Amino acid sequence: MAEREVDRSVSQTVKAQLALRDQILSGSLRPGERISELQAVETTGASRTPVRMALVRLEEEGLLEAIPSGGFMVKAFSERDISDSIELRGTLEGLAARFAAERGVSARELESLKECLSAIDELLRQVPISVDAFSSYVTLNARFHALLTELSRSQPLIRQIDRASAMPFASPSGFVMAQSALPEAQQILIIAQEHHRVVIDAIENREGARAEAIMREHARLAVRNLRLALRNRTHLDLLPALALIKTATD
Amino acid sequence: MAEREVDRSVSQTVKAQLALRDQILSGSLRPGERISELQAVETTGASRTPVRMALVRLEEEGLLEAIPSGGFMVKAFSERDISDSIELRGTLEGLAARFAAERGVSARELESLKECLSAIDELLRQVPISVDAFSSYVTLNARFHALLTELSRSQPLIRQIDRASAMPFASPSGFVMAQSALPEAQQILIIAQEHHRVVIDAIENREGARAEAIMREHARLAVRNLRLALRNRTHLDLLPALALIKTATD
DNA sequence: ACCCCCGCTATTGTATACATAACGTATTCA
DNA sequence: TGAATACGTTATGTATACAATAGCGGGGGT
Repeated sequence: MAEREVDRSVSQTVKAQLALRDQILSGSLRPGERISELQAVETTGASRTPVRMALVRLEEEGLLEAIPSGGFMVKAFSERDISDSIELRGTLEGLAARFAAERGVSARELESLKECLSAIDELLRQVPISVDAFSSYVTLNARFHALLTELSRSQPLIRQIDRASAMPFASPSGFVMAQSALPEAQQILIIAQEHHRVVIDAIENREGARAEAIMREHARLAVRNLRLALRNRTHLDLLPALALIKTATD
Repeated sequence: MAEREVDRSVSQTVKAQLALRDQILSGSLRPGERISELQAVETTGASRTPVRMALVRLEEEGLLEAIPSGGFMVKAFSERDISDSIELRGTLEGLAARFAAERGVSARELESLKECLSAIDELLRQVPISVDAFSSYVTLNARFHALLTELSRSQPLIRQIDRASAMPFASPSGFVMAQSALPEAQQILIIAQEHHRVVIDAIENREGARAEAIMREHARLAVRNLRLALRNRTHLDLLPALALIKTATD
């Protein structure tokens, strides 16, 4: 069986992890469904050992759940799970912003943040915002949040924020997509950008409490938008990850 | 080789994970040290596959770090890493307390909390507190925090708090040990108990912001005590996990 | 006809064999 | 004498073989 081409540049474990995560988030694997290792071996091209390592990682990541009798299943999330995850991330990012403000940031770092801000400003000048401008927005927004997180200079906090962002829709970029279909999209983006502006100001002036408060508010906005977006489900069929939200319960 | 006794009641993976975590926390494995899989196989009695799964889990847990060239090493923590982790947990528990207050708790649940409170009150009545009373305190305190976390009724939040508690010294019980040697131990315990009392009151009266604030203060107290305890390092030789704190850097 | 029990199959948990890459050492050349 | 290269050893990453269990289906008994 020489057909199995092995790409040595990236480990089989990582490859399997990416492939499986993609399958979960894209809805190929439905929530509650048991994941067959053998099937995963076929779809990912890796052998059982790396597949199992990937499964363990995805479980720790929160996308899978261990079945008592053995194996893993795709986790299902309630709407509240998602909104809690967003608020959770907001709380953590709030702490990050406070740390950044209290511990101070270099002029260089502040500049990166402001560049990011300006770039988004540039995008928002277009009314209405175009589709690929929106895709740029998603990238820039993610970059802004990542930068802010880094500025906390707290390794444990950065780790936790990364973990919180692994939750579907709880990542800075993951969910913004869903908002694009909303009629209020333009206003939402403008308000979010104002939050970004204020948090920079707060950090610059070393106002820790203010920086924290505004990041929390930022997350509350996202939670509100999630609710809005879920009411407009018709617009959202383009988002397969929505299938992860169990509609029957909660 | 029939000498290898296999206990089927608990998986080899879990056994290896527990054994390795114990080795790390007890200082048998020093920070920065590369973990040899073969050595781990010998000390844990499991074979390489479950050992590797355990290593992956411990990495996700934050106790290990992947080495780019392969394998894992024991992670070293700065004093700031630890204090950040405590504050991080405090922030998360603050959110949990707020959720509990906002979402409401049943009379039965409130009663459990109060029972826990009373039991600790009972212990604190002794002056000075005895050694095994202190050990009971550690248990009860952990129970209190676990209960409070549960009351948030937020699965994602509970998960994150668990993860944050995996950090050495950041667990409710893990670090209290270190405080016992401090001369101020008695006062600290009394103040901490007052925090517990207030958070219950806040939850009962559905004062979310107050419940959150007091849990954060609770963590700040712990951070202050960590500093105190680390200055009194002589008292702390009984705590091997201290070896995880890198003294050279930061 | 329905229920229970036994056996089979499929899937997971575990062990180990194999390949590859990294690190250390020794030898040689400048 | 020092440095660089080549070789060997050892470790990890991967694949697969083996074992045991859980779930399922069929057959038999009541």
